[in-house]
Formats: sequence, structure tokens, C-alpha cells
Amino acid sequence: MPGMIRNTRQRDAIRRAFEDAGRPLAPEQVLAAAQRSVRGLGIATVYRNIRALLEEGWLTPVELPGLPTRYELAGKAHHHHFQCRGCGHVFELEGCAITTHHALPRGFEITGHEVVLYGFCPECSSSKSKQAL
Amino acid sequence: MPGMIRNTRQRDAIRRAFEDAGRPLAPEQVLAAAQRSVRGLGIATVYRNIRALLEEGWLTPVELPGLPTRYELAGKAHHHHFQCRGCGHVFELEGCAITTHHALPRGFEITGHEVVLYGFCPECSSSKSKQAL
DNA sequence: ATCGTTGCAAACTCTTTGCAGGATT
DNA sequence: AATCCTGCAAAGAGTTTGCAACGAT
Repeated sequence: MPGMIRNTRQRDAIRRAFEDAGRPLAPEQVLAAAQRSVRGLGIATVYRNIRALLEEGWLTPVELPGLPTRYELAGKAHHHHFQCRGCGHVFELEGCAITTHHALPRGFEITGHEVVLYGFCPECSSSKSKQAL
Repeated sequence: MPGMIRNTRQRDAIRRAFEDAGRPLAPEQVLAAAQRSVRGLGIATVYRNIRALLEEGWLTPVELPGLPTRYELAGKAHHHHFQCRGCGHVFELEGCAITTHHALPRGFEITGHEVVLYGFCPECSSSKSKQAL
């Protein structure tokens, strides 16, 4: 059976990193998480496996303004994201409350949209007073 | 008079690039535009001047998912952006029609948002049938 | 004549690729 | 055993910085 994908400790650890996180992760975050199971794991392997998991349809890219691309489990319903200004973590939000009617100049045709909300996650919200942002 | 900012052909050309474009520009686009007035202009100079114009408050960054940061004239009212899937250009949209109430999990505090619309600009919309996208 | 500014090249960061050794089937 | 996968190091893209020469004041 040629061309078959093999299961390696590295790939398992990378998959588990996404499953356990439950939120979009950037390559460096995946590395940090997966290195807890597989010491010596290289960043190149993380990038290669992310790419493989994208092609396989197991991951989708989450691109946020000004941030390195993150990735999350694929197959979810249309949704958007939230970034905490405290810890920087990105969370998934359910649903979509955009009314697609901006003041759109004539001749423009809309095919899609992206929404990102910013603020503080529960954890940072409660500890905000103690921090110097 | 120490610490005074000087006017150079390069800086003028870079400022003019933004004024003439009327839409957010990425460093490479600024370089291309400004080189029409100043041949030999280097990309480092573009980056340095963009940074200076940011600190001066003349420019604001426009960060879009998955794209190099663009910059536009500062001081405009709250607005969002549109990227054309045909030519890739980014346009400014007036107004903001987001209802800030997504299905937000408990404990999250919203302080801001970003909206990007995608589609086709008038030019690309009319020539779409001729292209193989 | 100062000293801010420029262009070039080197440094950096993030991501991708080449290659020899190692691991899975 | 075959060959996919990994780690390391080198190579690319985009951005920043060091430095000597240039040029605005």
C-alpha cells in the first residue's frame, strides 16, 4: 500500500494539541504543547504536519489581523473569533450577528466576510485591575 | 533647532503615494508608486518613513487577515475594509453595520471589533466572466 | 558644517525545503 | 525492507538595523 500516511508520536502529539486546546493555535503554541509529549520535536515537523492536516481537511486556517495564522479543527459551522487583549489567546465564538449591509459603494459585490471581536477573556477580565497594560 | 524632521524627495513621494491612492497600501505598493517619482528609492526607506508617519500620527495601520499590513491616512471615522478577490486591492468602506452582540460566552468583555468584507470591486466584477479564477 | 536621511547589505523573524538518519508499516 | 517521517541546517519572503555617504537646513 503505497502513499500511506503513518502514525507517528509527533503527529499524534500535534493532533492532540489541537484537540486539547479547543481554540485556534499558532504553530509556536502547537510546538510548545506537543513538546510536552515529544521532547526534541522540531518546529519544521509542526509546520509539515499542520500542512498535512490542512490538506487532509482536518484543520482550517484562522487568519486574524496582524497575527500569525492560527489553525483549528475543521468542519465547524460558520463562526468568528475573539482575541483577548490580555493573554492574546484566540477563542471561537458561536454564531454570526453581522448584517451584511455596510454602506457599500455602487458596483461592489460581496461574497464573504470576516469578523473579529476584541476584549478580555473571563480570566483576564477578573485580573485586569492587577495588571499594568 | 535640533531634532527637526527634514523634507526629502523620498518622503514627499511616499506621502503622495498614499494621498493619490486613496486606499490602504502595503509597503511594496508604496515602493512601486513612489519609485515613479524617485528612481532608486529603496524599500528600507519606505519602511522607515511609514514608521515615522505612523509615529507622527499621519498614517494608521490596516491589518487584514492573512495579508501584509497596509497603511492609510489617519484621522478617519470608524470604518472597515473590503478586499477584492479579483485584483486584491483593499478599499475603505464608510460606516459600520455590526451589531456587537454575537453569541458571547459568559465572562467575555468586548472592547472592539474588526470587520472585513470580501468580494469583487466594480472593475473586477465586470471583467469576471473573462477570467479564470 | 550639522546631523537627519538614504541606499546597500547584513541581521532577524517566520515559514519552507534539502538531506541523511530514523521510525512505522 | 521499503519508504514515509523527523531533526537539523540552509534557504526564502518580509521587515528591521548598521553604516558610510548624501543632502537639507
